[in-house]
Amino acid sequence: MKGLAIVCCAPLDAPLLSEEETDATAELFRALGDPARVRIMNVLATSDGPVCVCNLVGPLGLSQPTVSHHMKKLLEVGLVDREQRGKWAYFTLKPEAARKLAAVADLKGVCC
Amino acid sequence: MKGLAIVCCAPLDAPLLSEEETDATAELFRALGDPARVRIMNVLATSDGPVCVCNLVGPLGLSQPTVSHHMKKLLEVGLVDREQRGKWAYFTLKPEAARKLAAVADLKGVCC
DNA sequence: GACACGTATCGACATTCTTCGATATATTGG
DNA sequence: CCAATATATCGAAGAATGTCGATACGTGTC
Repeated sequence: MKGLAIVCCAPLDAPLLSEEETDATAELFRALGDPARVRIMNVLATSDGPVCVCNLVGPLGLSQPTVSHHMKKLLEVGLVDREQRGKWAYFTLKPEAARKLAAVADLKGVCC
Repeated sequence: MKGLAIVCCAPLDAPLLSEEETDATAELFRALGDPARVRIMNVLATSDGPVCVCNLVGPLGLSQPTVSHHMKKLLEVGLVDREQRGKWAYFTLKPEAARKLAAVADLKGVCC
């Protein structure tokens, strides 16, 4: 992978996807293809400010290493940002990523 | 799973996702989380009419059983429709699914 | 420096997924 | 009815994934 999935991905209805765009787009969707990560994205999207790992372990019902693992996946594709505050790691949705994701998944131009 | 993922899924920025909505949303994204299926969706989105399996095997570079397997996944989540025409199976994007997918992935209200 | 605490990484295990060849099913044509 | 063709299903092999406990790393505190 040459760069972040969120950077290299392309809309599903784009004229002709390159192999790199295809792989990046699949990687982006795969990052969202797990219930734990869907819930994490939901928490981030509905929270006013940043959210730290310690605020996710309880609600998700998963161990701390597992939550860290999921956060790393979301980081790797570029959907979230990480900020260290003392011993806590705070995560936020990346606005550009939100825009790109919406564009990639938008097939409405094809049918409606 | 109570129903089709595309029916049960919910926007990532919805106030509070139920477990069923979370699972359905993850299943929907996971269906798009494979390069072969991304390319299939891209072909369907950029084709005027329905596309049959025989039109996909060559371009995808995959065996016929593997293409059938991917089409079944896309069918199961409700992203595509299947129509039998003689011995050929034709697939099309479902317009409602395209609308729902765009809504589920739309996080722009959160940030922009 | 020693300790406590939050987070990340590692190693292992079970599960799921992707892929294929072989085969079954269904439809058309002779 | 039989052969040919398109698609689906089955079974298996290999890879990838999710999860955890144990442990390492960083940061703040005493």
